[in-house]
Amino acid sequence: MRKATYTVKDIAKLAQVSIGTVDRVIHKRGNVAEETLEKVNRVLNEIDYKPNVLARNLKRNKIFRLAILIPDPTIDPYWGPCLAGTKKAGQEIGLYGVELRLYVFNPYNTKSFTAQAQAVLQDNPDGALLAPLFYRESLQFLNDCGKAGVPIMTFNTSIGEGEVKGFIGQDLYQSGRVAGSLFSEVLKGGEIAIIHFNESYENAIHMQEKERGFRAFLGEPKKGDFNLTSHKFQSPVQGEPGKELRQFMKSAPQVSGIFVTTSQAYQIAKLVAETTNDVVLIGYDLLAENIKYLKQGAINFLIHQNPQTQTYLGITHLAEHLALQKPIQEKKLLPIDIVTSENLEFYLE
Amino acid sequence: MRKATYTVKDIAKLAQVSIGTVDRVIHKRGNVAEETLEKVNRVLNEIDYKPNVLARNLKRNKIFRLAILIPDPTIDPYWGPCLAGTKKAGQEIGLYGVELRLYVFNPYNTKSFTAQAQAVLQDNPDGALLAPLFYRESLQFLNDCGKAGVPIMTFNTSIGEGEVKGFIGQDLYQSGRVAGSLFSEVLKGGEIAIIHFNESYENAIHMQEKERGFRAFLGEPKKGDFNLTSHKFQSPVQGEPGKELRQFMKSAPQVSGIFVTTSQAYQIAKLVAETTNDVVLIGYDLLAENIKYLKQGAINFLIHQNPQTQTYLGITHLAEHLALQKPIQEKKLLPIDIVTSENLEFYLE
DNA sequence: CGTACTCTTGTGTACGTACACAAAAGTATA
DNA sequence: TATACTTTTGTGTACGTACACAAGAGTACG
Repeated sequence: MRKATYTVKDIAKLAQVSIGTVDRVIHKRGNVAEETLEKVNRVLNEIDYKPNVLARNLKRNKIFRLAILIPDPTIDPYWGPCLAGTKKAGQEIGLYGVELRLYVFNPYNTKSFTAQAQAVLQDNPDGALLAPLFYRESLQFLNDCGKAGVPIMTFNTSIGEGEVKGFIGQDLYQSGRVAGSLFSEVLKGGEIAIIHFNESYENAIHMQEKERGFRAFLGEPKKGDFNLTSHKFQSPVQGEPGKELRQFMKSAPQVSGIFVTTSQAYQIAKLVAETTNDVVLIGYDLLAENIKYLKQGAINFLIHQNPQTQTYLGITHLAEHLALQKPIQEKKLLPIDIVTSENLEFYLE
Repeated sequence: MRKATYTVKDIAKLAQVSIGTVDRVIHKRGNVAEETLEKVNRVLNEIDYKPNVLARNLKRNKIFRLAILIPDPTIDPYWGPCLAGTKKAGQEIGLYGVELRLYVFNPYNTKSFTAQAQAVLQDNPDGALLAPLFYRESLQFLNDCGKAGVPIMTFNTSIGEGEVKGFIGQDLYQSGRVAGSLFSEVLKGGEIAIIHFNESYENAIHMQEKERGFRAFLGEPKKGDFNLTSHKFQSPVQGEPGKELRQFMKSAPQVSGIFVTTSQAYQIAKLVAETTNDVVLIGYDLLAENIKYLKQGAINFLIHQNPQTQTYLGITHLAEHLALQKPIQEKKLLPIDIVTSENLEFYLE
């Protein structure tokens, strides 16, 4: 007669020992006679013992602190949704005694990152979630955390090495392919310009991977007769599109599609809207500016990288790892959501 | 000096009463002198008392049983992912002492539904999740549950009335608009056939709502010059597309787009693939058959209704309502995911 | 045979909540 | 003032786990 859930008490009774002994066996704390050990293990093998997480955590009664290290959303609005994700996760895991602390750094300033990373280590948290923008510095931080025994997860940007416990983000190569597939649906052929903004900025790998996927897809047979060109621009920190960009848009009337590999598609859209050009424009991320042009029709599709969910999942994963000692999933790839003006609202939330 | 979390013990000390009295106040169990009541309430208003859910549930130590009432996936494969969603949710909430029991009914047979609904009531669960295919019968069941005090949520199909506590699904009208927006991106104009399969089947409302959204979107100015026609077919239970359908596809070479409002787009795709027609085809749901044609290119886009997540969320919502007495969200609309061959893999799992 | 020691096992208590029950305080009646 | 009764308050215990500590069993040696 099997029960649904067994307790240490049940096991003790079955093995005819005390619950203290059972506990020692379960936690491998030694000091158990060979014979007794076997007796208990036999019972443990028979039944499927699952410790009651509620009781376990109640007993432990520890408050875990998680550090969230991300770029300042007031400097790069791409990171704005991370705050919402953090907040949502915070409410949820607060019940289980996990607290969050946010550390923001300037995404254009390496020093700012290292300073905040130092601050994190100083505060000695029980876990950390990191957006590893700067490769070298992030690697250093990961190793420091590893030494300090702080489990750490990364999101948004994958960093292949270091003491990372898990990654949450998107397959960038594949996301380039998705963009390609959209162009091949909408256009039969023609010139498509691939535009990178601020490639000197840390996330060059992002753009390269996307371009690689994009070109790979459209290079396949039967996807259309496309001519692909790549271009790099600096986005002005504020306001109007730069001169070079304006120049380019004027001098390239034959372009029938534009693929922007960053969240700055609105820069292009602004110019497109001015000239009533009917170029097909695909970009990334649900920034307010992008959304505006998506609704106007100047942007045809946006690909949603979902930083909010990335943050949310990263935090809850870490929290459950600490509180319920769930294993950390090594790699979690989020869907590459295709957004039009009509399904937009559901991704905003 | 404020603490992060207060316990009843803390409150008792602050109010200079025993924890038993605090408990009575918190749970409004009466038998507390006016004066004492005020003393405790004053403390409660000062601090933000959040009962420890772990301890609360540990004490309660009740196993909640949830009933899941869905159509038989072996009869309509659309419901297959619900099993995966159920399983995933089951693992998660099992830790909190919530058990699931599945009840499947024949989606083509009202009697089968009422029989299973009866079975659910017989088993007297602590909560229920329902796919309310049959309107009248579902309403009856909802009311029965209401009388029996069983909290119930619905998913997939919205049922505006009855004793429902919450709904999880998609905005069908809007999903029709999404399909419309995709056609307007890919085609400039021409004839688009809207095809309903098995409209006699219970989910006629689904199809009508989708068509309404679809027509509304494409009827707007500047969306293109489209000519929309509606058609109804029966899908054969097994195997080859029906004669009428074959007839239709032959006799309508001028059709440049087809919108299938159900999960049977593969029926059309099969015929399209035979004739190497280059009609634009958009349908619903990631059935194995649909996926096959999506990859081949015979289907251009699929709209993902995500029954797996619908089930998963419904169950976890109910479980958290029971175990952690979280309020049930009245209406949760999932994103209307646009799926191509390139982002497909991330929606599968 | 007693002492000192190790090895092994069992008991008690805490975590925070919820509730049963006992105890105390207050009120009414003889 | 004693008695019976109601109202109010406090204490004890359970949920299941984890760990400190006490107790018991066994061995070695003077």
